[in-house]
Amino acid sequence: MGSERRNERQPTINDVARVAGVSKKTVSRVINRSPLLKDDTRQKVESVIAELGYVPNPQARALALRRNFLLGLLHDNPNAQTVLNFQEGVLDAIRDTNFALVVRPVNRHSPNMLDDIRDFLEKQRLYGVFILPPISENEELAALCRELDCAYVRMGSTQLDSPQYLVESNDREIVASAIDHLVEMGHRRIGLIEGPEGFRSAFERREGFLDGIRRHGLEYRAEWHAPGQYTFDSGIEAAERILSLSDRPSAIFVSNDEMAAASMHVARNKGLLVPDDLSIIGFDDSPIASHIWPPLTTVRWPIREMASVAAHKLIDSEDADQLPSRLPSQLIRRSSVAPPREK
Amino acid sequence: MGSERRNERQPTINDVARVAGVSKKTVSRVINRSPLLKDDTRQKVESVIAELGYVPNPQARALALRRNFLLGLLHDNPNAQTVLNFQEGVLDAIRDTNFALVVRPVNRHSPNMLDDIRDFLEKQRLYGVFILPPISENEELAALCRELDCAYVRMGSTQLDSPQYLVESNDREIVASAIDHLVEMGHRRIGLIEGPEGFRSAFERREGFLDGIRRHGLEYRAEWHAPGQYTFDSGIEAAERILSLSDRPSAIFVSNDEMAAASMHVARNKGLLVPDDLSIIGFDDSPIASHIWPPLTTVRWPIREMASVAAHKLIDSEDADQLPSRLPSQLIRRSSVAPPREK
DNA sequence: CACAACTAGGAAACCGGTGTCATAATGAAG
DNA sequence: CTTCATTATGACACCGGTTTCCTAGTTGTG
Repeated sequence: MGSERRNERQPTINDVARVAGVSKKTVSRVINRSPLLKDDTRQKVESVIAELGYVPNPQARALALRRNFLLGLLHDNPNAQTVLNFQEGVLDAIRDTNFALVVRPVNRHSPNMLDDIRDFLEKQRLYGVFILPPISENEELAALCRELDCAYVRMGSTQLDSPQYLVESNDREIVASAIDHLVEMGHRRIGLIEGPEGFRSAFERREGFLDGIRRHGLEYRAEWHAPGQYTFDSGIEAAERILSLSDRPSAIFVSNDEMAAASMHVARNKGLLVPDDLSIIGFDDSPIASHIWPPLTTVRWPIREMASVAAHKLIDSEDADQLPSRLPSQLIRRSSVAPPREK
Repeated sequence: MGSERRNERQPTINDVARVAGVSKKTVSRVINRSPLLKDDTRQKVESVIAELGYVPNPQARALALRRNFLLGLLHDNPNAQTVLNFQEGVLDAIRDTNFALVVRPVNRHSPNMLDDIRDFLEKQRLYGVFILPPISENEELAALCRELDCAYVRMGSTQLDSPQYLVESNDREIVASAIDHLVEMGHRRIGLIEGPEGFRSAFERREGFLDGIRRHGLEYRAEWHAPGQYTFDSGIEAAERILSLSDRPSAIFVSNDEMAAASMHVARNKGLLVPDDLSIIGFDDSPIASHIWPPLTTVRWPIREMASVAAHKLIDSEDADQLPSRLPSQLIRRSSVAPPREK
């Protein structure tokens, strides 16, 4: 044990072939599980492989096969926990394969984001890439991937592309059912803090909210509907606007957890008790949701599972269309929702 | 524009050589900026490269050079934001190089973590790896890297290895100066919530605390010192213990922000006002620190800069010893510290 | 027993770069 | 105008795998 192999050359396929007394093509057949090999040949080669500790050189394979085994992750950090969970989901899927995951944070506000990505894809010649929201909504980026013959999967909250290239969540439906939950608890006066314009997820969540209140015949009130930017600060502002009204809602759906946490602060500062005076539902199940008081009822995106499915779509692309494209989110019930107080 | 290059073969060095009317070795010299080339030859080749949109194949280069351009990140997710900031710091350093960053989350509680990592390193033949705390403290892991001839840099809070292989922060000193800050505000009764046993960072932060109270001649009280696990829940428990005392401290240093946020909840539940009745200082400057109320005074690890330095240590290893190994953290003063109330 | 049909394994070219070494072109010196 | 030193370029092998194609060996059939 220890550093026995230090400074020794890694054994190559030629070494294995020589020791086993076969040609290197035969060794290659063993590695690639070719069926037309006699069992004793296979076993002999396998034992030599084990003895020498031979591991195929991935770069040589990549060269010969004209494709490598690198998957890329393009993202613009909407939420650190989400990105990291995504990475772990991909790793779940590629563990025990030869694939590896290369990360590439980008800046969607930079004018040369596309050039940066082009440069990255050309230099690395990736097998395929995952594109996380919000940049998954960028059509020019998808076009770039197609141009460079780089497989891709877009993660999103709604149909952006054909199912083969997409893994999405059901934001609209789950938000509508979050509204159902509020109505079941007795709420009929429900407000909305929305995500930033231009974000598909913000749009879907708003539509889900509207679906929800429509199907229960609730009143839509423009003054209970405030825009936000998915940031804590924008949440403060939006909540201030809604909760300062004398005629305020008894519950609000907030389009992400950061803004929901901000809303709780505003409520507390105004002397409102959550959930007694105000029920709040967030979205994302980010760590903050369980670290604030009261713990936030929120929607959990099955990000890790989505990542695994996305990885399979890239790797086993022949049966990509048989994999699901839409994974269900889940309402996590904690303590920020209660029946409204009697008036 | 558009998908012009779709389905066309990527041009190779041979194509460039043929079109430019030179040998492929000459093209190779142009790419590698060899000094012994006539200017007009270089320009001619460069114009052909631009015209054809030639980009060298990284796998072929890797094979010929017997080394690739992949850096790996081994981590066990102590904090999503930290990991992501680290990734961005590395990207800052490798932008405009041919390097890419491969991520590998691992599980330090798994009995086969080392085997997993061995498998990963052998399969990918990385140029080098970054090891994040807490697994950067694992000596077997460092030994494994040496055995496999894989360069590495360990990130940490104290001397784990020779400077060439290390980038560290000054946890001990900065915590001591955080105590200075409390003392300047008038506190003399200061408690400690500690990190988990076995974590080097927890040890360093505790020592910094002790240094701090010693140099101001403050009383050390075992009952004001509670163990934690760096988790929110363990922070609740630890804070309960300290804040239930009738003779409790007027300030506490908490070894990370999650536990500091938990301490705030406990304080609030006990009717203690932060910072008036209790001052709190955290550590990490994680997002939660600015999203709780009052915003938390905490210590910011220069993680992004540390990542960049670490990347340079791996890539430009010849002058690795000239790069700094220790980067200073910074006390971020927000609103969770105030002078103690008069008694 | 001769001849196909099929099977297992090998030889050589190839993937797209880089290293080594030889050689052609250039310039300086005699 | 040779001759030698110096510089710029090319030919060819090589990195470590895979693919193509071919041969030798085995089995089945008339």
